[in-house]
Amino acid sequence: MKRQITIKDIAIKLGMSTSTVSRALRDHPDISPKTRAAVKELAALLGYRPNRIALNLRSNSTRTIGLIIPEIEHYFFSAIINGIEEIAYKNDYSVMVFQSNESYKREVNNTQAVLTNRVDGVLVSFSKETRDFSHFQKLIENEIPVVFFDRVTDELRADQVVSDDYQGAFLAVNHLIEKGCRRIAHFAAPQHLALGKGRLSGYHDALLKHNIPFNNDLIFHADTFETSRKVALSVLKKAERPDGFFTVNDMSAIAIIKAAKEVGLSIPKDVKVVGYENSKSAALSEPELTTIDQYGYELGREACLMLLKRLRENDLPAKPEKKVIRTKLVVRSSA
Amino acid sequence: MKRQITIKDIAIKLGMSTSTVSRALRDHPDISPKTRAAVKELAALLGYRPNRIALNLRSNSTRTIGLIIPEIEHYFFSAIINGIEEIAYKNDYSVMVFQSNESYKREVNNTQAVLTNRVDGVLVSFSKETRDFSHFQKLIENEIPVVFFDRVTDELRADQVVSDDYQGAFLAVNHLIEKGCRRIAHFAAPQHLALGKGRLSGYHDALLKHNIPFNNDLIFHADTFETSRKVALSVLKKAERPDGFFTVNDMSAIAIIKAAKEVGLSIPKDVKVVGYENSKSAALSEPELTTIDQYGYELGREACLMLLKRLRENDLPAKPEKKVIRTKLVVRSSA
DNA sequence: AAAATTAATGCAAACGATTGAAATAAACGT
DNA sequence: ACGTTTATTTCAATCGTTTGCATTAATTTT
Repeated sequence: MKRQITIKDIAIKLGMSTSTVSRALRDHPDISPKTRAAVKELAALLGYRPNRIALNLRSNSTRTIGLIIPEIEHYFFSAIINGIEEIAYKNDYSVMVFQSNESYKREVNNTQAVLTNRVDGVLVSFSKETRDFSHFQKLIENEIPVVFFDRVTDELRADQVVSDDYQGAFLAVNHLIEKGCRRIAHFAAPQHLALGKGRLSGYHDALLKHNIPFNNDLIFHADTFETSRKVALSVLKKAERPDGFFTVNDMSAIAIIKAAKEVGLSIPKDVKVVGYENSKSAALSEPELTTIDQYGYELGREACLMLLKRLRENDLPAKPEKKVIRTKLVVRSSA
Repeated sequence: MKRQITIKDIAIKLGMSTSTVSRALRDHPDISPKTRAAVKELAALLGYRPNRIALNLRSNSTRTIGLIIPEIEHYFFSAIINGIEEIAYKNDYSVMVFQSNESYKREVNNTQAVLTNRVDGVLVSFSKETRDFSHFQKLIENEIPVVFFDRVTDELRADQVVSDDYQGAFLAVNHLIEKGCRRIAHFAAPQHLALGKGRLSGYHDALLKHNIPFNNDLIFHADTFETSRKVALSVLKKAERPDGFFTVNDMSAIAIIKAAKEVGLSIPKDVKVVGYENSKSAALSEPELTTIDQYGYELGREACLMLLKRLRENDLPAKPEKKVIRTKLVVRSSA
């Protein structure tokens, strides 16, 4: 980088001290209008811009927030990042992005990186592998505000922003039942994630409401396209096949639709499917997918707003806040 | 943030000067093994980590790269970010993300932000609105290495990493012709983007190779789902409708497939479609979309590698480099 | 034993900005 | 005319680290 203009350059050229220049630029009342004008003029002429690094060092803050996220290449997360960046931008913060790639080890590295980069606060959605949270605990011990979103834990004293998984699942399963389904399979997320538990519980309670017995044989662990396809193929071939599916994400749902077609079943006539996420793909599948909108963009915004609030208050949460983002049933043709 | 352990803390506790501590930590040969061990032990015990901001100030570098991108919420770009972050991570750089949201004004702001944050280098894919490049010129004048990717311009002396748009388009159109198409429409990107021109030219030359006359009436400007749907609906209703479509991205292609179905045409029998991008949605559409894989992940990696190379060499490109990433035809069922 | 060499450590400036306190200069009251 | 305000400006320390040079202590050479 080219040598940048400093306050000292201006001071020398104008034959005054750096303090005067500094004060003039920030409209300190002690400075006479004449010198203030002179300083500002020269500063503009030379294209002076304050050195943020020096400011960072002095203020011990970077106006930067760290974002630790499993993978960007996933519609839901990219929608969240979009929301986060939006709020950060409006508040003159910058966002540093770190991907864990669903790897615990890498996530631990990410927390180190976030520490060495001295970010002011951190937004985290942890990896599927993560069971131990001491690396995040270390952030908290360093009094760096941390807000967890989507993938959260109660083991740490930290704010949370989550989608209303219970409500979303309830809406989805209730819809399937109202459309006539009685044997509803659930393709579930890992149960160590709160969202996995929440959705299962929403599924459970929707059945309960309609007096349909809960059957554990209808719960499958499948949260990727490939495994969902395989599981669906085997399940759909059985005599007692489900007449409805509620999945953890849209990819799984679309995999089921594909599998159903493959074995000659018609959707939504023979089998009904409700996904989760409302990704771009949901509107493109054939038939178009009924799904739960998670408002990823809004979730990102709220998470960032909560973090900024903590940064402003400059306190660690005595009692952590938990914000729940509504969900919405988007009815299309698959159920 | 909690007050962090500094070199001074260690120095005082050990009754020595900060210089000695600093040198001990960096294994300077002048330091005796005994004091070195003592320093390192205490540093580890106290959990000392060097203050990156202070280092930044001294070295005048931040080990951070700025990324200016139209929108994250788009498969191609998120794949690119993934590749960029991967390389940055491996080389101990951090990535700051700035979205332009396809807005010229915001993009100008992004370049300011990148400047005040004193990033070491910048990766840019500019917005559709951008016709004037003086904001990027300012970066270059400040001798900040800039690498453009995907959306590039020859107006600036800067490195470029692009997808082989000509080849991709040629492959796509050639495929359509070999499958029997003779009236091939092209849903094109804005022609002020180099990628728009490149693809049009690939389209043109593929026709030429098979002695099919170029017909300007078959070129449409449509690069979103909605406009593509509308254009396709009107075009497909005409008597002289195209028998093949080559689009600028997968969304447009899927819009055409939907429109074709709507007017009762069968794919690929009546109309064949080739998209561009190989997004996740491409594999999910019905029929599955034949498309051009752009290797977004690889493109991101290469762009980042090129930037890091410049940073290492610490020179501005006397002659800018241009790296072209191959493309691949992915044949599925739509053509 | 004095001089010269080597080893180990400390001093102080620097990176760019801010800021409390001190200093200077101008203006005022009596 | 002289002390007292008031207005402006400068000094110097600070943020945390690195590093050229000086310093001190220990060791070797003659």
